[in-house]
Amino acid sequence: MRKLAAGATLFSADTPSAGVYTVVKGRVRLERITERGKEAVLFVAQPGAPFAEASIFSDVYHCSAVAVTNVSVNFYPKQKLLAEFRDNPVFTLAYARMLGHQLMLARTRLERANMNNAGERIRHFLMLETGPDGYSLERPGALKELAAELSLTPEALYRTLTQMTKAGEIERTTSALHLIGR
Amino acid sequence: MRKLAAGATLFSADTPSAGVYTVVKGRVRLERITERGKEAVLFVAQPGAPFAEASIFSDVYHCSAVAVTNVSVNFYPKQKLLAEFRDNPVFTLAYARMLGHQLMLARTRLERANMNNAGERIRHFLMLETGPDGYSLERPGALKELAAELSLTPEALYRTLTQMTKAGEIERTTSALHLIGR
DNA sequence: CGAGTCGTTGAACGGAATCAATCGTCGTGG
DNA sequence: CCACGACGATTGATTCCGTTCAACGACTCG
Repeated sequence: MRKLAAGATLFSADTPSAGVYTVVKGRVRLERITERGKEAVLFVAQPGAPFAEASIFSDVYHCSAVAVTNVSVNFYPKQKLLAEFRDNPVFTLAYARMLGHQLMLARTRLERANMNNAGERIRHFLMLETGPDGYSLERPGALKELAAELSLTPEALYRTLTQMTKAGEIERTTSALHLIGR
Repeated sequence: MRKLAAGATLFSADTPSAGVYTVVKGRVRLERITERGKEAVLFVAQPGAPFAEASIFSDVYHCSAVAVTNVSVNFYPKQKLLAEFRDNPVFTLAYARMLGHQLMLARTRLERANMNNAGERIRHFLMLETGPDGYSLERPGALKELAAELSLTPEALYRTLTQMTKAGEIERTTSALHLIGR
């Protein structure tokens, strides 16, 4: 477990890769600097997400990681992981399964991001990110967080939610969202 | 090795997964159909790219695959892959490496999709999806394809490209796009 | 109690989608 | 060979919707 202040660099592109991380708290920005000196954001890791997972297979990091906020991360040293890969095929398969799962998650998010309509995105989110019991979502964080996840402004989210509530598509309590029917 | 005509469906979402594919020739579009009957492109597999990689760990496909052009694909039956995983740890590791690479690609696309501005998306695409030689892009398909990849309407893409050309940000030839400086 | 922040609503703005028309090219069939 | 149709590329006009700026009430926390 490591803690870093906002703005700190975890690792830089083209430096030897030391291991793999997961975010515990805060956000980490993965970026690449082009030869022309311009930075391109590859990905912003949210809590729970692993990052630099693929660096385990590379000698150097292919991008840089910068703490956006104060962050806590778990660090898994490369040597230990590689040793585990050598000795434990089951672990290797589990790692591959994890990568496959992350890939599916990323593609689901990608699908949602490609919707250019707030209501559709919210519905998509509720249908997929909620328990199979009902289409309900206990939201631990603020609605603002949800808005960021959906890549909407809070205002757009609020408006669309009230609109959907009026239309009877969802129900709202103080702590949860519930998708109705279908 | 299998060959399919343009428009043919390789597999549909929620049908039992039979195996994994790679594109040899042509392009395959991975998509999901939303409730409204609208299709969302998850990504377009170019020659050399694998797809349905994660379905190996799943009972059913989570998206549909449609041939954009006439295509040739390699098919790897699920049973054989799973047997190989059991017997050959090196192969398992190589598979994990491939998944990690695909994950990186997906996250890059996700980052791009979250940009709500056509010019930014195009620039991001050109900065990352082009060879390191120059920021140029040979485009095998039509601009329409690029528009779909960027989740823009063809019109928006055309307009923004001419706008960027006028501003001197890019150069266009009949077969390529070239990002200029910085 | 005051400061800060979330949630909410209003108004104006901007940019992409949509609808529509034209031009050019390519392939197909008469 | 040429007419025709199909489709990509392009441009124009309009609409729609999310963003932005702004204001206010509710709540928590020091």
